[in-house]
Amino acid sequence: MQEPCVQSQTGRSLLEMRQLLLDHFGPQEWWPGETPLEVMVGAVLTQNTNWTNVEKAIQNLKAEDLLSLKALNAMSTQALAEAIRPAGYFNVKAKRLKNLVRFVFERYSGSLDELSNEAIESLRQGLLSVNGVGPETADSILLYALERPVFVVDTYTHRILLRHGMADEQMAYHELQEVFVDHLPEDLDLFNEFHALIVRAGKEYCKKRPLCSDCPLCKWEGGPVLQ
DNA sequence: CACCAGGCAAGTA
DNA sequence: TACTTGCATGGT
Repeated sequence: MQEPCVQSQTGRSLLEMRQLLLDHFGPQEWWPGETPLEVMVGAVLTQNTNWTNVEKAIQNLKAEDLLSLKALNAMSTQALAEAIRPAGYFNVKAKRLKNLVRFVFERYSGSLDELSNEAIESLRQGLLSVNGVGPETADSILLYALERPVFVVDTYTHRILLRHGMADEQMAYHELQEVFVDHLPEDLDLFNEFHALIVRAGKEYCKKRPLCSDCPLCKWEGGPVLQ
């Protein structure tokens, strides 16, 4: 059995790490041509769920013309659950989506444009107050739907930092986030692309079971270290 | 067959 | 506070 992709730690930066991933995978162009609402819905549906399953659920919503704030707000939770069934946890996620849509109506008159005018910190607090929206979902919405420079942390992020000696097992979400925020320029496109590259690398190489034969980070002599 | 996937909230001690 | 469990489909 192969060792986990832990490498030595000599003098590389997060920016170099991102460049390496970019050279290897190319631009990821995550969530490019979709509407903000579609991104928000996707952010909830993808909680602990493979993206291909999420796409099926979103296609169902589109096919029935249900992918609008108005339609989502009007329909029953049960009907919504049925439509998003392929995404898994459909009863829970139907409630979460209804909570999120209700939040947009109650605070912003059902207008994402109005919501977009909100300052980033109060917006994040508001999103987190919605039952079913945790830190990753909130930050995914801020970054990918609302184009705010917020770094998104997920299980892959934690795992990759762990394997490269840049984090420990019990670090909380905001601590992992600080690792990036404290060592990178605050840049929307950088945060967008870097997170997408981390997920790509995680999916292909940095799984729960060690499997690192071709991992670009693990072939990276020295491994990353914060500077 | 087992295991995993771009989390989160609620329950338990 | 610090674990544990439920939620569920679909792909490998």
